[in-house]
Amino acid sequence: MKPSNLYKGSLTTIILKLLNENDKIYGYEITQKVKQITKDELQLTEGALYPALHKLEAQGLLGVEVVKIGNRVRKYYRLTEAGTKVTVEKLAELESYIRNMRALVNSKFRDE
Amino acid sequence: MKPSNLYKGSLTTIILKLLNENDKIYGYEITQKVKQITKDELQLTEGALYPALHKLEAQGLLGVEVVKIGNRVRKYYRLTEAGTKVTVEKLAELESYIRNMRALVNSKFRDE
DNA sequence: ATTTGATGCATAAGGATACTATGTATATAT
DNA sequence: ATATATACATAGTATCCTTATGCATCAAAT
Repeated sequence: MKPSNLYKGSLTTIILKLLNENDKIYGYEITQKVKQITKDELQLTEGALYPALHKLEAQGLLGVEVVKIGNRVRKYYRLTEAGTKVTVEKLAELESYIRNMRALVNSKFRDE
Repeated sequence: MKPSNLYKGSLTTIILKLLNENDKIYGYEITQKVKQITKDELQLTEGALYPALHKLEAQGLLGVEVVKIGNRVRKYYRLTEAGTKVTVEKLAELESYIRNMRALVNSKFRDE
């Protein structure tokens, strides 16, 4: 995730929401979807993504299924029940964050 | 900053914007304004705020003026010219962030 | 009179998060 | 043959914030 450091702390929310939309998804697919949806403005780095997936799995929010595609391995992730619950919370937190930041920043920009 | 870790990375934007609105402002005042504007949903911690102010000052984005109020000291901060420029950038980054996160999260939540 | 809470600054230790760099390997297009 | 895309992974580093602590003034309550 390059551009601004506002994205710090958002990765879990992004992953969970994409999983809520997609039943199952694998790591590389996440990077591509994010690129596409944000029109290249946000590019996940693998060094952030894979550890984040492992952590969510360790927390019991995701389940994994390893699939062989030809000779290559893919790890498909799914939301667990607990994962769905946390997804709801994370989305609410995002709405709250946006509301608060808008309130803080809303008044017109002063040029002078 | 307690609730969600989405706020990680937002502190600079908040400070700069409040300074853009207020000519001059001091640290404690920032904590109070943020509490008030967000209705207690966001509480800046001093351990984050003061180092952030010092950093912005070191970067030449803020100027300081020490004022004695009775026997107490207040440090008023103002935006420098460079600070105003960065404020514009940070606000644009926030809008971009919100736009991208909305795009990522926008589709209806799937219950099943 | 004194204690509590608010005002006001500051820093050190540590945790959480993400980035950079690197490594491995397969598949596809030129 | 070589570059690019696909696909996973981890170690080292940087950044940002939290928690904890410290000092000091002032107003209000008991």
